[in-house]
Amino acid sequence: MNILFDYTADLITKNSDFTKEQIFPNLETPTQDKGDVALPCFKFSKEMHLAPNVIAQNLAEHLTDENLLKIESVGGYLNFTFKPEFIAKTLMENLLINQADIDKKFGMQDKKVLIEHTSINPNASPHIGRARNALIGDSLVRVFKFLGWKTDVHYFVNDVGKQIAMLVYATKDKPNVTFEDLLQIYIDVNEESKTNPEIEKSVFELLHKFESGDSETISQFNKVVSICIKGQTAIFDELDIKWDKFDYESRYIHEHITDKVLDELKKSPKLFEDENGRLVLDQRGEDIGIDEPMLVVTRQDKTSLYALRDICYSIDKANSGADRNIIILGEDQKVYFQQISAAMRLLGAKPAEVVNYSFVLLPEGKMSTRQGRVVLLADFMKEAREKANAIVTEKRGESDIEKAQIIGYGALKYSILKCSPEKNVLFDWKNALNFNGDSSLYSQYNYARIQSILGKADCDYKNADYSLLTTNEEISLIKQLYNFTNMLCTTYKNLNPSFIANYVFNLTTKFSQFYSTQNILNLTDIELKKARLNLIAKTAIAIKNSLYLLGIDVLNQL
RNA sequence: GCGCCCAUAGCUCAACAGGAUAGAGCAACACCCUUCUAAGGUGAAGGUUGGGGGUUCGAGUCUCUCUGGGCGCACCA
Repeated sequence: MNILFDYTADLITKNSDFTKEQIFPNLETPTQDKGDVALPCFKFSKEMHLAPNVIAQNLAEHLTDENLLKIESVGGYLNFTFKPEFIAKTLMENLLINQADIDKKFGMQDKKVLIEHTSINPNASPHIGRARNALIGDSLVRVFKFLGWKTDVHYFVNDVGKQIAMLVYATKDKPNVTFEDLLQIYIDVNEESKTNPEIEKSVFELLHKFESGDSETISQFNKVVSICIKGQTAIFDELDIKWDKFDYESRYIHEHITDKVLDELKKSPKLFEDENGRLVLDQRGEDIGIDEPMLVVTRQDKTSLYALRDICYSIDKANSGADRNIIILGEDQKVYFQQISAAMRLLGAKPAEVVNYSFVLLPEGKMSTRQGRVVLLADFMKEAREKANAIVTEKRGESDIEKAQIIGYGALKYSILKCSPEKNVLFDWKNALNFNGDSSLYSQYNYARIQSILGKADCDYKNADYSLLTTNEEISLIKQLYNFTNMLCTTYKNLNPSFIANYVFNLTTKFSQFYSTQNILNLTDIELKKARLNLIAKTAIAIKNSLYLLGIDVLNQL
């Protein structure tokens, strides 16, 4: 994968008794400026009965290569420094930064991935914690697409349940209710139901009628759910987050799929009826992080609970024919997901791969929709647009809504995606919309700088002599450019988009340092000018593609 | 109480599979625009990687334990 490692391993193998299998996995990139490739010799020490520094020293003395500038044995490490012209030429000629090239290289065009993400309760406007789910999911969709996979993005609509029934109850006398009204209505009816037990009773009546197929109730539910889904998807649509399919939970009841799966479960001795008449799956002995795992799948009257519907849905996804089946879930669902997975295995189905993410916390504590202590995604987006537009106005002298939107939403996505999913994110307005330094705007800005230079270029730089790129800044930039493929693979392997954000910031920093120390357009050396133009053109592609993977757009001009 | 995850500079985050002197950004300080976009760049400053033990030639990374935070622990979705 790493061409320099490959070259170094060959070099060592040719000049010593080591095999490539011994050398290659041990090679690493040295810290700071100790060289281009390093070989720690500690692991060979025991077997060879020699001190690591002796091994390194011996190797150093016997290695020669025309492309080698310097080889040093330092404290048990063997450090290789190659001639910069060799590094530049080798890496630039082997860059993989275009989707088309990557498609060809990895050959994953026949593969298909199913990704389920977001699947919020359709009861109100999403808050920024739920947005984390959508942003991670959408970024992973883009990563798979970029690698040539066919993607199938699903949203599980939980249209059966007490929250929806409560909204149906609370809006029955309000014919013109809008999506924006629903959050307050939901909070109010929750509050009211604490003191008025009649509400709870009516809500369960509604739910019962819905489940048993009463057509008027079904249409009432559909109306509320439809308002929610439309409202939610409109918000996500603005962030360019889309789904291929919305799967409705109620389908599993109304089409009696739950009954069929229940019949399958009944064949297992693990399913039993408890003293209250509910059907329960005994999951003791499964690797589930609680003492006595039991999964209750039906109510007393044998109608399905959510867990059973979820099992049905999960089986559908597992049987969809996708090569990989991925779901993004909040950390609160960890144990529950293990239970669903165990139930699936019992039925001979393969559980999804899960990406868990931790919650977004507010300075005053955790978010709670019911208590109204939330930062809504819609509000975050509005603030992002306005703050970005204020900056655009300040810099350019006039406001530009479209630009502000791209910049603002970029900052929003970047601030959430740059954190590793397993970590809690502390949200505060000051840090969340950062437009300086480690931010999306930093990369967008430098992208625009490059476009500006390329627009002024007066020569064809398609064919360039890369061996002319020998300054420290050029080599650093080239190395980071070459890392694009590695970053993509790491993200894919770990299902963690934060690697992309790290990468693009690093890449942009290298470019910025190059830009501020070296000239391009006013060079008299035409060949060097062409080489540098070619370098920055490729840098722009890598920045654009990295930002694309995060769901962030670029601008040719800021 | 039990289980899983997290703890790194004042704040927000990095550190590929255990490798060398733990890196950035923000904030604060000092510089750099008659040069391709200063929405930038440079410098200095900032750390006993939450505490303690263990494994290893080598630990922020693995392990044990304690502390603090997040999440969960059948009849919600």
